[in-house]
This record gives sequence, C-alpha cells and structure tokens, in this order.
Amino acid sequence: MGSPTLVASQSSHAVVKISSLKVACKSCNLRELCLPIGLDQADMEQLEGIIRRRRALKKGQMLYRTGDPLRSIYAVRRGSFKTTGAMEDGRVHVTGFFLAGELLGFDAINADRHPCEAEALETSDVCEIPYDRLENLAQEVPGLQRQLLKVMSREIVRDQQLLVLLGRMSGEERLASCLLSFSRRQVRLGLSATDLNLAMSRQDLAYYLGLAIETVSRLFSRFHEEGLIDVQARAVRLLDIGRLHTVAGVDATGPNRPK
Amino acid sequence: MGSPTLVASQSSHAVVKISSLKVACKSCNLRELCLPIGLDQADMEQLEGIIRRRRALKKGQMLYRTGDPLRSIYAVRRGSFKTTGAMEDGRVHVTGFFLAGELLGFDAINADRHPCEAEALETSDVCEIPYDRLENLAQEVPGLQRQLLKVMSREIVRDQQLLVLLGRMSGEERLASCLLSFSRRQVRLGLSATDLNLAMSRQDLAYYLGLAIETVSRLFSRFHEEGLIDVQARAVRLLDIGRLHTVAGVDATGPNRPK
DNA sequence: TCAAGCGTTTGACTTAGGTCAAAATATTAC
DNA sequence: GTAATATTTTGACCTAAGTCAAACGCTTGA
Repeated sequence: MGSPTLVASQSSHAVVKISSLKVACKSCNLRELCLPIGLDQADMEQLEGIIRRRRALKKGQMLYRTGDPLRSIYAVRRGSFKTTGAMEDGRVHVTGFFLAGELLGFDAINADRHPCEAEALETSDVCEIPYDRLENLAQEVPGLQRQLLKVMSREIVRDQQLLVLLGRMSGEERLASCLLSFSRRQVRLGLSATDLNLAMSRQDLAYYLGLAIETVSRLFSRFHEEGLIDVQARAVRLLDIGRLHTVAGVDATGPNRPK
Repeated sequence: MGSPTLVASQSSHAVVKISSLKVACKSCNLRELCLPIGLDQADMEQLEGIIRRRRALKKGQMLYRTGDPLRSIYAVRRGSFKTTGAMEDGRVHVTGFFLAGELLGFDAINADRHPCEAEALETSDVCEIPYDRLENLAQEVPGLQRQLLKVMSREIVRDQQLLVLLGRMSGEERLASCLLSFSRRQVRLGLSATDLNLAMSRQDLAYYLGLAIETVSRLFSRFHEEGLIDVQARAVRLLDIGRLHTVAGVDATGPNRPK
C-alpha cells in the first residue's frame, strides 16, 4: 500500500534509541481505534509530537508495577497486556486484557500512582504518552480533550460490564461472553472473527473470569464437546457464534434491546 | 457561618423553579469532595455559573434511565443513589452506590447515552452539570480539566476494586469490605464511622455484592452473633472495625502495604 | 388500632463451582 | 532433538452459596 514510511534519522549514528523515536499516528493503521480519532491533520501532528515509541516488551515484562508513579498512558501497538490487581494476602485478580489499539494506565491519574500492574502477554510494543504533556495538550486541543474523556468513559463502561459479568453470570456465560469479546475486538482490528489466538494462560483467564483454573478448563472441554468451539491449546476457533451468544445470555440480534 | 446566601429572584413571581437556581459551590460543605477541588475563587464562580440545582428526587425516582441521552453529570448533594445495569434476560446488577459529594453519570460520555440507570434510594437532591458546558469550561479552566480527569480516574479505580471484590472475595469478605467502605465515606462527610443508616434494601445490597438476598441476610445475622455489628433493620452499628478489617481480608494497619 | 403488604429472616435442601491429586500435554532450554 | 519444566486436563470429592418455602416483623394507611 504505497511507499514505506520513511523516518529521518536524528543523528549520524546508525543506532537510534527506539524509545525516543517519534510516532507517526497519521500512518498508523490503529489510528481509528486509538487516541487520535477525530483529530485533524494539524492536531494529530501535535499529538505525535509528544508520543514516544517505547521499546518492545517481551512476554512477561512489566509495563508498570503497583505503586509506580504515573508517568505515561500507554497505547498497545502490537501484542497484548494484562492488568492485575492484588489483595493484601496475595490473592490476585486480572482486571483487564488490552489488545492492539487499546489504551491503559488511566487508573493512575487519580492518585498519581498505578494502583495495579501491567504485564506483556507476548512480545508487544506500546506508544508511550507522557501524561503531563497529554494533559497540557488536551488543554489546547479541544478534539483531544474530548477524545480523552470518551476513552476514559469507555473504560468505565467496560469495567461496569465486567461487574455484571462477575456479579450475575454463570461460569459458562462468563467464558462465552469473554470469547465473544475477543472476537469483536479482533474484527475491529480487521482480523478473523472466529480464529482466536489467546495470548493469556488458562490461569489468567480464570483470574479474569473469577473462576478456578479447573473450571475454565472444564468449560473449554464442554464447549468443545458441544461443538461450540475448536480448542488446540491456546488456539481457539469459534464454530457457532450465534449459539455462543445464546450461551452468553445475550440475544445475538443485537445489544441494548429496549425492554 | 456568616450571612445566609442570598439568591436574586429572576422574576417577579414568588415561585422560582428550583431546577434553575444557581448553585453556590463556594459555600457548599461538600466542595472539598466534589468537582471544585483545587479551583480558585474565580474558577469556582465560573463552574457555579453552569451548574443548576435540580429538584429533589423522592425515594424510588429515577435520575436517568438506560438509553437516555447524556445531558448532564450529577453531583449528589443530599441523599443517595444506586446505579443498576441490566442483562437482556432481566437479571440486574447494582454497579454502584453514590453518597453525598459523589459524582455519577460519567459512563454516558462514551456513547452519549447512559448505559445504566440511576435511582434515588431516599429523598435526595443533586447538582446538575450540563455536560456540553462542562466540557467547554474544562477546555478553558485547566484546574477543572485536571479535576475532571481525576474524578473519572477515581471511578475507574473504584470499579476495579469492585472487580477484585466480586472476582476473588468470599461472601463475608464482600460484606465486611462494603460496610467498611460506607464507614469511610461517612467519615469523609464528617459523620460517624460506626453508625450507618443503610438507605438501600437487602436486595440492592445483594445485587451489589453478587450474592443472593438470603446470603446477605444470613451474613448480617452471623456478623451480629459474632459481635461485629449491631443490626436494627437498616440501622447498622459497627462494633469492631479492626476485626471487620480482618474479616474483609485487609490488613487494618493500612492499605497499599508494599509487598 | 388493626389489617394488609412488603421486606427480611430462618430453615431445609440442592448445586455450581472449588479443592486436591494425578495424569497428560505443551513449552522451554540446552 | 531431547530432557526438564510448566501448563492444562481430568477425576473424585467437598463446600459455599443458591433455591425454595415458610414464618416473622416492620411500615403504611384507613
């Protein structure tokens, strides 16, 4: 698709610190899912001016840890992350999975510290958006402030849907909803609606869904027996999305059906 | 404290629509808990300029319903509210309780519609903050933008703590955590740490905690037997906050203890 | 004051999902 | 490529919490 993006080297040295590379949102295929939505060319360039491309993280590396001071908000450019909250006795709960195009770190704005930790589930890289500069720029660029507020609101909605999932759904409803959520997010990325490659372990999934790992494993087996999915370890193919919707307790004809 | 606030009547009629009354944040005893934190006198007056005091709601009245277009964000001035999310088959989950000084409605910014409903648990009144005007004002007043982002971030943190509660805590831990949360919020309001007057029904509490109403009732009875609380219907007295912390699975010596 | 109605508590029983243990697969490292 | 290690699956059993049903006790209103 056209000519490759050319980035001018900022020094004569051959090796450029990746973490200081400017990002070109305007040529990023995720721009319609990420923070720049609705920004015009000039505003987008301003946003690019404050964003840095951070080094890639390998599987298991931490993007931030509980208690770290808020420095940046992060956009996933490639790969995926989990965020984990811990209780004082050591029990943990996975509060979210973040795929390409999704933003994380907003929970740190409240107290200027990250209240949870974020870990790469696979080789990933992120765009780093220094928060103080983001705040300043949002003050000047109305479209950016607007988008920032919308993205944070979306995070609130997402969390509230998870509250319903954990508070009122059965195990099978939880897993079916979760698989359908991954499917939808892959579609947004232009990927298959049916072929998932789960980057997280069964244990992570169990922590996320509020279930024991054995329960999650049994549910995968049952869904397989019932012809809902194919499972080959972490490769999952959704064979009957309509019936998965039924299992999830959601009418497949669409969300927000009026009472 | 000083002279009473004088509001100039805007018409010669004796009856002034309460919903169009200006609000005086600067003389409101909730200002340090609410949106105006950190604003100087001039900025606070600008904020007051866009806020309206809405009519009081009686117990059971709806502040907004699922699907309503986003018009305003609301600050609870007196009383309390619950927000409820529904599944398509009719199952409901209470996603939050909002007490005086707390803000609700941010989940509507994402899609310009309220994805859940808010109902008054008792005679309550709210300050109504028209969202379009709030957004515009936040664009001009840096302190306000900053506070708005912080408040939304706090909502995200709150929801994530609830995810841990629902995902990993036992019934008794959930109820103990919940009672302690009410206690803390009462203290912030300058009220008793021990004498709670729960405005919500056991059923609401059960929906909030992801439990059956019978389980909640049994937990109240058990906490009573164990000398943790006194229960007289909705009047609950916390008799041993330290032990309640233990039951909640949280070290009473303080939150965020480093690992 | 009393009756009606709702919200709450208690009891008896059931069950979804948890726990413990072991076997079967993947993945990783050399 | 193979050994070592970690993850996942399966089975047997247990328990916390749910369900159903009935009794109790507040409010509310005439």
